Amino acid sequence: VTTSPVSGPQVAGPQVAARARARRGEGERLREEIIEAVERLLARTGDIDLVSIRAIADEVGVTPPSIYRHFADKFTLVQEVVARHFATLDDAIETAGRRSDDPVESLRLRGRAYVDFGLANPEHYRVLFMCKTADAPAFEDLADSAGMQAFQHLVDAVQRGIDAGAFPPDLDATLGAVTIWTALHGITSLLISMPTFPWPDVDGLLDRICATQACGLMEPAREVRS
Amino acid sequence: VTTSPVSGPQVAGPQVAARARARRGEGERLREEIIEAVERLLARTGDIDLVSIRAIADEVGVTPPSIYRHFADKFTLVQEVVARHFATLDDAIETAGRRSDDPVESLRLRGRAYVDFGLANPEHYRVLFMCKTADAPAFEDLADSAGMQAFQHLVDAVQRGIDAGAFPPDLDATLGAVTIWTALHGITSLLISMPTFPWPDVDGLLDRICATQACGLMEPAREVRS
DNA sequence: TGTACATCAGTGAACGCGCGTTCACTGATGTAC
DNA sequence: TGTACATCAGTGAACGCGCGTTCACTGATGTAC
Repeated sequence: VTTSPVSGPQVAGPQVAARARARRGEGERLREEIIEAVERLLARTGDIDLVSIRAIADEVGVTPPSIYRHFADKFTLVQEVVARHFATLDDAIETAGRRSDDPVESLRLRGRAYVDFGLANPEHYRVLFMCKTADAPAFEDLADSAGMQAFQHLVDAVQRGIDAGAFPPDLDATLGAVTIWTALHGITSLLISMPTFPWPDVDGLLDRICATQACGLMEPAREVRS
Repeated sequence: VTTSPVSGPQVAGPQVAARARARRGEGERLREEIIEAVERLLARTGDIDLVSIRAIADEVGVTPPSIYRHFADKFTLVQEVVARHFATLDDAIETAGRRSDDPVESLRLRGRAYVDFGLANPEHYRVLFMCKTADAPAFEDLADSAGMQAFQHLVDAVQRGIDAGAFPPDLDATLGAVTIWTALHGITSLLISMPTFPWPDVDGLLDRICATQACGLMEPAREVRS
């Protein structure tokens, strides 16, 4: 066993392998690493409150001030992470929806994908849909934000059902999409925030919810009761 | 204008009128005042994070350590507030539900009362249904907690519909109740956490959600698709 | 090929803040004699 | 009726902590001459 000729300090910091410093012109690399670190921290701790600037810096293997080189403040950083999550969720849903040509079945597949995303990434889901606007301003800024794009895809899917004759022609696609979204969000968010509730079998419950929604969409528009 | 003969310090603290100290044996009065202060703070600030021990003490007109005379820690205090909120919500729903003898209409009234409670007390609703278990352990402890009692009332209401022949006899009342609850929670919580989303008219949306749920409940049980 | 220098990635130390909680205390209130 | 004293409600000051953020800096990297 030979001893290393150059012996640096052997005391391990919070990150065992010190991060190699980026070379000139590659400073943007850290920006990417920071975002990835936030995602990892969220997934590992399952708690947005534990994702502090200091924790992020530790995870990357860097000191806190470095983060301000790439993001104006914590808010801006979270905002970017949120936008990426929306894109990921949208991708998952669209991919699932394309697995069937039948518009009703396609909607069901989308619903499953939505719920599955939430249950697989509960804290990500929390940040997207359950946080205060101050924490994560999902739909705040632009009408064509990542979140609105994902929602528009759902409206389109409902509209395809109407066009194909699966749903009544006088159904408002937006209203139908909102109804579906709220139903899916209801089960997803409650499963996340109330894990100790004696839930029935989740698959059976999801089937019932999908059936209920399909039933509601197919019904002709009713007189509104006063 | 006469000057007060006894001139105490005229510097106003955070609470203008200093709270009168409880007399011997009436120490429990502060306990009640603390809980009321938490409710007021929640309603006023709309943010559980601003409800700190210090803020509560200020609101009551007392110093922080006084609170520990009546509650072991902050967790215990929040727990008691949560239990009361559940009781209030349960009351509101039951009162509304009794306004009709028709089991379906009674369920609709219950649904409206649930949503109305959430929209009228968004931060209270947040604490009950949208917080992390660590923050507010709603169903944690007892099977017959305040939250479970309220849920059982919903199951009973669905069961009355089955008994009256309004819903299929093979409908599982618990499954039906969970489906309704998740649907109502979906719209309530999204309206709370995403206020900037371009929501359609809330009354119309609620009517559609209620109609969808009624439709789903009335459907005979289906074969479960694989 | 060698050297002075501007650039740029990242650091170390500190700021002020609000948090939950603890501790030894004060002083009014009621009671026993 | 008067006084010493135990009780009890509430206080003042402080603890250690983690937070977001700022500031002046260091030292490696590439470039110009």
